[in-house]
Amino acid sequence: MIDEISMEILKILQDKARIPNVEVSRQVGLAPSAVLERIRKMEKTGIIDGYEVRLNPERFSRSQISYIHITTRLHSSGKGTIGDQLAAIPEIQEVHFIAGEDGYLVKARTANTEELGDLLRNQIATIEGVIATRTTTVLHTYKETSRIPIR
Amino acid sequence: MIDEISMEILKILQDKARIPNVEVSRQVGLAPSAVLERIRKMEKTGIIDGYEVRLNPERFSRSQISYIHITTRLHSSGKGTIGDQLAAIPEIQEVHFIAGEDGYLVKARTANTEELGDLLRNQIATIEGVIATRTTTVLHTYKETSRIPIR
DNA sequence: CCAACGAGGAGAATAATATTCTCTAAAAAG
DNA sequence: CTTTTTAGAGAATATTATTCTCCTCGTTGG
Repeated sequence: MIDEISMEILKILQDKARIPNVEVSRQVGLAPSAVLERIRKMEKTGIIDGYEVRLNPERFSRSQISYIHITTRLHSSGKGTIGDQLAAIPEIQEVHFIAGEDGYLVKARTANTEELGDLLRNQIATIEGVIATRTTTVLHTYKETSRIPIR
Repeated sequence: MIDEISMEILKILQDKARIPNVEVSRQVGLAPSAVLERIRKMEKTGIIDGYEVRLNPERFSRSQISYIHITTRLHSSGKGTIGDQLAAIPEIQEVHFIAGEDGYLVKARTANTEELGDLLRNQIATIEGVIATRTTTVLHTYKETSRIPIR
């Protein structure tokens, strides 16, 4: 369903999403109109979900990455699921329901461990059904990408 | 250093990085040339790191997210650091050196648990200095974004 | 207090790109 | 075999990007 040329196009967009269409067409050897049509189609069918800017976290006081395991009561009451409540917190970038621990794994970005503490105390611990948390703080990041490997 | 207008611009780009410049300029109320200059400057100073396309993982057989804790020997020999070797594996999107466990936390994307097993056995366990791994598989994802919260 | 300087922005001119549309070829369907 | 559908080329047109000049305003140094 996605042929070699579309793969080429996507690879180019993974690197430089703001590249002009005409430049993409040059690189893949199709007419601009053809490339445009392919991209439109991939946007429409959901292969392409959107385009985003990649910002430098340090410039926005978001250098501290932490992973938080959250243990929950099995039958939580409260409004909405715990997952949704966690997802609503801006500092939290990822919320996963995980196997084997009755709980969630969450990725947070804060300025420092100070703010991390605030987050844990004021935003997470206060959610109905949360029993305990275990936090893993990141000391150094070797790689951090959302790029999906495509052949 | 980053004023309110630049924030506006960045917020717009976080949503739709391929939006035309002239449209941004309309939304923030500056001339296109002024917006262009601001964006160029932010690219140059590293505030903006790049632009990327967001693809649908399911369309590329990358639905299985897993987090892998990797315990390592303290003084590893081998070529390069373990972190760099992990980072070189395409299925691995994140490699973090973490506090308190002499090891790494790694995020992997595979088609299924089958492939996850392959990854663990053939690519991770074979790295010199790796003592043990503990894998957390994700059952459901509520939120997954790389967007940095900006005020 | 005033002049020189510099940063940023407006606006117009020009260059480049995006988009649309028509035509055609080739593949798929019947 | 036709018919239909799909995808691409290429040209015309619309829109956008980029450059450049001029201007304003805030800052600095005298």
